[in-house]
Amino acid sequence: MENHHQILQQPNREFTLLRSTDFLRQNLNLDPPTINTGKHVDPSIKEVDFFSSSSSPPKNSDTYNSSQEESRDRRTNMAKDDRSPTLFNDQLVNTALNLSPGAGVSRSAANDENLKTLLNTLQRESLRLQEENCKLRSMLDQITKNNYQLQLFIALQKQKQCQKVETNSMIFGQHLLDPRPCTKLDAQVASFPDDKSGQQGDPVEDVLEQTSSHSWGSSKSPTFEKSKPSELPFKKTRVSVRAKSEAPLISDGCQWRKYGQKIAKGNPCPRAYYRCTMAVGCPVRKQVQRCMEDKTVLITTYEGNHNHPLPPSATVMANSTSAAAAMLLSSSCSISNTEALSNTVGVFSSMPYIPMATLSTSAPFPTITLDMTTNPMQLHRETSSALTSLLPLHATSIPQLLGHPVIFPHKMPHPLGQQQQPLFLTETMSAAIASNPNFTIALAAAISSIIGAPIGTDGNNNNSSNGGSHVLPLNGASMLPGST
DNA sequence: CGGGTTTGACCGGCGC
DNA sequence: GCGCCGGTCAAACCCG
Repeated sequence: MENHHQILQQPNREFTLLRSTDFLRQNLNLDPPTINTGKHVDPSIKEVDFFSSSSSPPKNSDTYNSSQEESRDRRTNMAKDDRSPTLFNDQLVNTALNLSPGAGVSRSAANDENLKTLLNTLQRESLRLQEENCKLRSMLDQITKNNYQLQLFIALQKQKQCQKVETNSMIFGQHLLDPRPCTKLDAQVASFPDDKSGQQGDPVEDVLEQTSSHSWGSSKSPTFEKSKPSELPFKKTRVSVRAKSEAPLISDGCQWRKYGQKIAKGNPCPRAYYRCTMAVGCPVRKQVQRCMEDKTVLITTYEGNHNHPLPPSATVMANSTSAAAAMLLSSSCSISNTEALSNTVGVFSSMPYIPMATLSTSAPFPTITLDMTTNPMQLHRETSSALTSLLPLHATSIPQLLGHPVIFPHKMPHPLGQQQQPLFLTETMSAAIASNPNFTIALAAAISSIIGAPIGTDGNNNNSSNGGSHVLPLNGASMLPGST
């Protein structure tokens, strides 16, 4: 990005081009990772140099003029937003009127008149630049949206490829997945290029909606089989939360009715089965069981998505589990594929507030597990700052969210048997998630970065305690190219 | 009395 | 085919 630091010199004028990141932040008031649209922006968008693209401002398609516009725009906003008189005064000093105090020229009345005229001109210019600034903001919004859509498109293409592979497997009598939702996804992929201009909703959220309008679908539960065939899930996925809690349940904002209890093999602690009762026919269920090794750890496994409006306190948790499930689906289709794995790691690398995430594609259902029970490692300073802006947690809870490795097993048998590694979430974390919608936004954005986060394969991917698991530092915001 | 919980029975999948 | 196991059902029970 050396070219972003180039200095253009002209007679009486000096232009210093900021790095595009600085430019965006200063002119658009971007407090990363959010922008004025309220949606999370992938860190990879930092280097948006749309001035050199074909989508430059319509008035100035010329690169040089664009640079001028950028420089003037920056100066104006620097003076306005940062209230830093330096640049603006410099400009005044270096105008063509030769008002430099070093010239030793006394200010005559004529010069005062010229100065007033100049100020008026500058004021008008400032207004014009403000308008242009607004246009640029709109452009950035559009670019951000396009970036989302592009990433979604790539993700869906990968999903499509996965489905093709699985279809081939089906031909050879191997594992078969329900192809119906794939058709729906394909349809969206096909319609995507034509849909980009008029699309109103967030594409990531659209995907989450698709991946979440389903679940549990037990053949024995006709009540929960009322969804149309086109809305059936392409995979059953589960999202688990493992939290240290003495309470029998973690509060997630939903109303649950217990419908059964079992003593699962290998764990003397009973497993309770709950069903969402906030709406008739809501397919969401959860299992709650204490960990055998540590009975203070409560394992809550969610499956399905709500078919009814949720209170704010429950929306985040529900959307988060849905997003995690969608992320699992988009990344686990070929979990043994190195590229897919890298992409998956990239997702979690952009989610510094999830201490440990475990993907398990083993039977019966693919499960994504978040481990929040382990002790925190030292906080990455910038990550901590970003997290603080996202999650207004209690100070004591923040360290629990950071600095943990990510483990991605290809096949990770549970030490107790066929059970899968549970998801982990501290009670504090679950409460924080339930109380802060930014988590959902950030998670959705992280999903959108599945493709956009090229990860260098860590050479030390083997976790001794997890066999073929892939372990990467989750504090991985610092691992992502372009992030600091 | 209504809603939630408990608990034994039942069902289907899966491995042997 | 049989048994094991996870998941669900539903009657009985409990509680406010």
